[in-house]
Amino acid sequence: MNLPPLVQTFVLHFGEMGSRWGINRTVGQIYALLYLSKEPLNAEDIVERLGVSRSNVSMGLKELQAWNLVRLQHKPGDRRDYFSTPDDIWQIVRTLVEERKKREIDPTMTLLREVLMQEPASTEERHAQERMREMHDLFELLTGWYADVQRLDTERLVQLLTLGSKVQKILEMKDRLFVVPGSKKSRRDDPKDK
Amino acid sequence: MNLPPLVQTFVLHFGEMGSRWGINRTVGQIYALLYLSKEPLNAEDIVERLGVSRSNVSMGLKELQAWNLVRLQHKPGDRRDYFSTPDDIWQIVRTLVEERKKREIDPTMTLLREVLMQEPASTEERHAQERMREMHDLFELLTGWYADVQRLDTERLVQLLTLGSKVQKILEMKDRLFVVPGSKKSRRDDPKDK
DNA sequence: CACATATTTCAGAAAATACTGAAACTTCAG
DNA sequence: CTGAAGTTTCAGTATTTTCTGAAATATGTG
Repeated sequence: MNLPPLVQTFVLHFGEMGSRWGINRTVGQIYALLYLSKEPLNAEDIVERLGVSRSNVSMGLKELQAWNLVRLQHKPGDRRDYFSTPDDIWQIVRTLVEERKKREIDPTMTLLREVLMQEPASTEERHAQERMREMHDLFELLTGWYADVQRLDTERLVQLLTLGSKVQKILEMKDRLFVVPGSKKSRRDDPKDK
Repeated sequence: MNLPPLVQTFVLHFGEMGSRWGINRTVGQIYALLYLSKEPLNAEDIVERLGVSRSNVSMGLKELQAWNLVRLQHKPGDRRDYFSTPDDIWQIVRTLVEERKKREIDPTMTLLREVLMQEPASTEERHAQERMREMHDLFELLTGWYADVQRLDTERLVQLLTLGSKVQKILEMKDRLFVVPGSKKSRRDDPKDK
């Protein structure tokens, strides 16, 4: 591995972190490298800097492309593929969340919906279904929230996040100003709320 | 594997999902089983239902305990260990986020802080540091937001999530109502905002 | 304390995943 | 069409991870 110490530390860390995330070490390292690099890199650059095989880099880049995490581009008069990450880190976050949702939440939701359609054949199944419904509703709430804030432009999003729970204060203020008549309680409430 | 079909579907799915999450199949399956089960289960119950070895279950339970994801309890006159998941799914979410933060974000933040202290030895390192600072600031914003909303009780949290970006509307309204004089812009703004 | 029950540990087998080098394929310039 | 440059694929190997059975350890009970 042939990198400035500062960069190497980060690249190595990301490689290890990758494992906890279900992506392999090389993929993590490639991504970290591209993230830190000012200029787009071609496959050979990556091979040199990380000291892994050309084919491994090829596979890694393919995976990163499948995740939409890297951008492929060309330099005039050079037919090699160059790769980079978006300059805007918020774009990266958005892509990451989007892709993870697609791979992890969506299939789970499909399965939950299917299972929830079925007729429980026992008390045990009935209870299991109830638990699955809770999970389904939770995911729905969470993805709904995400779909919603995801549309905000970055500035407003940051504003919202910075505010955090202080929003709550404003909400209360609003409630006091405009008394909402009988805000409907449709969802059956879970009594246990520790 | 000896489970009602409906439960089996879910358990199997979670097992597979586990792989994408850096936890192994058995751990995923054990957790899914406990999540769906009305009654706490002991290790032998789990062995029977999942059809894996006793030692594998022991390891799996140990890992789930390390994650704080299962609760250990005892039945009177029975010295076996029984395991269950919290009834409140929001408690589960909180634990999950907490633990992932502890294992993934915190070590990364430590590393970022260390690296940001160092003196860059080249333009390349300078740029890399700049990128790391962006990541650092991003994580700080995100964890700050989380630390904040995490304190809300579940009802208010749900309220907030349900509202989503509509909060924005209320914020604008507030701004119009109470014109804040010279709202200080402490945080240095990133010019690129695509 | 001895015996039964319950749990954990651990070395090695089995399975899954990552990685490599060589070959195959693609694209483009001349 | 040919060959050079670039990229991907793939079969085999290496590495890592998961899983098991057997042994060790712990925790009661009579």
